[in-house]
Amino acid sequence: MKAEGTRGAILDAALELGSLQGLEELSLGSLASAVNMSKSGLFAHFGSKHELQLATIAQAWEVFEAEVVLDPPQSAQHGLHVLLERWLSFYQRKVFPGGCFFVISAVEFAGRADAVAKALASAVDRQTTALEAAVRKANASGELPIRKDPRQTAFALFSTLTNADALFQVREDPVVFDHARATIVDLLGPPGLADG
Amino acid sequence: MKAEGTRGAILDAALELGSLQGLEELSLGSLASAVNMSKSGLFAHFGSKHELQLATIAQAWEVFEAEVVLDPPQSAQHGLHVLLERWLSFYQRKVFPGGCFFVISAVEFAGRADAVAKALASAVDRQTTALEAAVRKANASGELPIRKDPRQTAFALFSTLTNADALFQVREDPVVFDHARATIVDLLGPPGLADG
DNA sequence: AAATAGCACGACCGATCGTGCTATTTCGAG
DNA sequence: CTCGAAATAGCACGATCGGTCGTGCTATTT
Repeated sequence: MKAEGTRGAILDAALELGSLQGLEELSLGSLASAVNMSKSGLFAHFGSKHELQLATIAQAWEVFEAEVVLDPPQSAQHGLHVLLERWLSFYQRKVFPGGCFFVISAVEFAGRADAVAKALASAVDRQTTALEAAVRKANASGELPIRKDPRQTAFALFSTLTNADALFQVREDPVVFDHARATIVDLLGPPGLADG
Repeated sequence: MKAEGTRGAILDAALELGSLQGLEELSLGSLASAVNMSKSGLFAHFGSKHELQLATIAQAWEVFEAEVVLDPPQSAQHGLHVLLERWLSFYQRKVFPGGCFFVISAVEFAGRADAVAKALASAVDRQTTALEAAVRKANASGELPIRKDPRQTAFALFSTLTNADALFQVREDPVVFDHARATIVDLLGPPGLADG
């Protein structure tokens, strides 16, 4: 899912550095030296830091979507559990080395009115909406032993996922993913009762 | 829980600005003008930004501890639920206007080795430990309808609490606290079964 | 071969950062 | 009323910030 070309290389590096330090702390200078370019040469690709941030968010979403959300063709039967497992794996593999780009940055930019804040809030919304849709589908497909309220359950699942990521960043101990998986079972019941 | 004296006033402002923008982005200049002081006059109180950050973290913990953790003398019977409710209220009242100081900053500083990162990680540990202890006590007191694994449950509760805070920051919609309360019931069962 | 267009470059701008060093002010004890 | 210590302000520093400028290389087009 690496992007090609100079601009793509810049965005890949921006993704890495931005997730580690936050979108605002990511400076043009440090990014330029990370891709072995001059600051001005890099800058010309975007025109403003604002635009660079927006492009980075868009790239981050593409990576996340491809790795987590986009349909794995198999297993409509366990769609929700597959989604959650891919999500946890995404965090555990540190695809964004500094952790979940969206929630951290969205909180960092919360309260501002600019386009960057809006883009981040929208990314968070897309994440929770994806969870909500998966819960709905799981309700319909019989994947869940009992029906669950989609909004409410999406909130609980999103909490579990993002907190696993955050604590993994802080503690560097993958045991948080075991806790997350146990919490998911607590919240949803064991998978596959409907078609065992 | 306001701290007194000039230094206390500085720390109160540091708490507010730091929670809004993050500990690193909090600059001496903006902080100085927020308390109507010169940058150097403020600086003399701490000697380095490092020390200011550490003092701010300590102050933040004192505020949090007094508002949430320290024993409310009543209701040993519902200790865990009271703790969770105070915790949510702490977030909803925006005592730290930019949201939970500790998790956000701890993730921001994750990976570094300095004392600030260590202090933040320790604050997060104290939070999860407080939850764990409350779960243990609830197990013993019969507050919970069924016994719960303390570590595992502390993780799930901490997820719920911090995610409510984060989404509240992003969405400005207090409905997230309803979701959080429902999730708590999901995780723990209804309160007060043991002594109803 | 000449003209053009896309990239990337180094130099530089004003602003702000954290941090020293030195005055000045403030204030309580004698 | 004075004196000395503590608190605060003034000022300057080197570094870095986002951003602009003119310039040179290297293709492609004409």
